Amino acid sequence: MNLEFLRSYLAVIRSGSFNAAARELGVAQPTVSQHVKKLEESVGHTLVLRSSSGCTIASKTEAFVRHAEALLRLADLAQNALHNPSILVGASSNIGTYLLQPYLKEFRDANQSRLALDVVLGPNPDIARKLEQGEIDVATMEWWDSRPGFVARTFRTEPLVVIAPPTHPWAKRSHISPAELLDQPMIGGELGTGTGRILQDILGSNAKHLRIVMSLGSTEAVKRAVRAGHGISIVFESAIADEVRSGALVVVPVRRAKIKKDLYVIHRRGLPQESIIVQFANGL
Amino acid sequence: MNLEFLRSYLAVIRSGSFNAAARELGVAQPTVSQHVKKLEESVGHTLVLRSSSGCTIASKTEAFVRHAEALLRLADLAQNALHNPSILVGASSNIGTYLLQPYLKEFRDANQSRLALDVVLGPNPDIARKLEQGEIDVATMEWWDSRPGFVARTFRTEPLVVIAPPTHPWAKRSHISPAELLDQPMIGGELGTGTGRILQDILGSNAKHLRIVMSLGSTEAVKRAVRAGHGISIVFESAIADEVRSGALVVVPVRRAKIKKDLYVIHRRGLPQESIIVQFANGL
DNA sequence: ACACGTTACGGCAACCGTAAGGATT
DNA sequence: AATCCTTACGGTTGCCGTAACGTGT
Repeated sequence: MNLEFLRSYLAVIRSGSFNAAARELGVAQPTVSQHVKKLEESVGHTLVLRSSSGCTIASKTEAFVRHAEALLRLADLAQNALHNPSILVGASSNIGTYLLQPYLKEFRDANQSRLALDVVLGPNPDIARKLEQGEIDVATMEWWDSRPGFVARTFRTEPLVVIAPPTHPWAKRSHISPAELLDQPMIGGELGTGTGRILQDILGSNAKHLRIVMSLGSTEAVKRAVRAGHGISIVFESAIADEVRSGALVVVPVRRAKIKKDLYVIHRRGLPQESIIVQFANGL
Repeated sequence: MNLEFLRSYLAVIRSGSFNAAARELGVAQPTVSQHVKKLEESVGHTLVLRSSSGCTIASKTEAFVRHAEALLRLADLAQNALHNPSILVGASSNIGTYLLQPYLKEFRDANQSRLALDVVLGPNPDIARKLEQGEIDVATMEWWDSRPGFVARTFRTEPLVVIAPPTHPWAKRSHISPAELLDQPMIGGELGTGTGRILQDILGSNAKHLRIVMSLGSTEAVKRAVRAGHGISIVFESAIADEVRSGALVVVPVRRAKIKKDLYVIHRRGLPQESIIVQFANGL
């Protein structure tokens, strides 16, 4: 598939004429015919319905037009990407929302150059997929399964806390025992964040008796559910600083158990040390 | 820019070696050298840092790697698009959420063929941009500014209603006069939906005295804000059927004023009548 | 008859592979 | 010396433009 062919093809579709397309592109008209023909041969499908009074797209090839336009647009973007350097950071929603922001500001200030620094948030599995498919340059996540071709580093070990509404009986307790977690209805956070595994470390095989009464897509939603009295939950300590200060939520310490989660920063293997990506990852 | 060159380039980056890339692609090694060189010439930038012990990407070209991978992925998608026909429908959030769903089901049932029918929701201006740039095949929106190259049709005229919380003084009124709207704090919906223009039709130049106390991104958020007593609002009648039935919101009729909004379906000009897009648009 | 797209064909550039040439370890 | 990438070069292919050829209005 040749991008010039696509350009001719789209010009024909837009203008409705091989002739007009040729003028628009500044080539001879038979060249456009040839381009479209070659393109049709390469995809094995008729793309343009020829007619003396205006050419149209063939039925069921609507999606191809869309993709072709996206391809040319993306080719332009790729060119620009070299003149306006940018990196795309993927982050699990929790990390991106509560932990990454100060570092982003710091990193951007340190690289005072006009570096575009974009962040995409999403569920951990989505971020992992995006990294693997090259949609993002570097990822910060709550787990990593050491896939080949990538370098992962624990950049932080973040404490987790049990939260409850201030009206909860536990609010007056100085601490609880791990086993007591099994008695309470619990709100689960976003799936695939590895919190289940951490609870297994503390509770052993009893973990399967946890009563997860609902599972919500974001920590903000979890916090609201806990405040509404639906149950307790376990979240990043840094995610509930405001609510604890205002008294909307209380933290319940768990005896003899430091609940914490390792956070990973991951990028492709084989990047040079000077790479902005490596600098971003190492600076975390 | 040549897709084969990109393929060689990415193979070099992945494997860290021109030799390995050549083996992987089943071509001679100098060919890969040539590909990378040509690519670098075409973009005017060194892309690969050569070294006897593993090649790496050049600094500040991280974004180019990402784009290159996206390009090849998209080229594959374009191919598949011909074998698995699909159309992408863009819809303003309101329409997509409250009005489009029944028709989507109906249309999909009518075209029992395995047609992929995807919908992207978004603010009206975003949808318009996506349509213009060919990211979507057909759009349903709350306005249309008759841009050239597109066909628009009013597919529906949808009534709007004034909503208030059941505790509001208006809840007991049989109707209000248009001028009374100026006295009440009002919650604005998503920007760019054309509701402002409609209020101007009713209120004339007084519309500028409306007290829009907050503007929220979605009708769901607007409904919650009204229920919480932040003010009144104007929304699609069909968006609040549930809340009216349950008594969570009340509808306040406006005397001598039919508030309604024309809804448009838009697609590229020059599609054949048999096109699935045209069928979708005409069936609405 | 005219306008439009297709086919035919020749010149030229681009591409690929083989072989030889540096550079680094 | 071995490995790796680059350069050089010839054969082949592919691409573009001109010109001639169908076809539908």
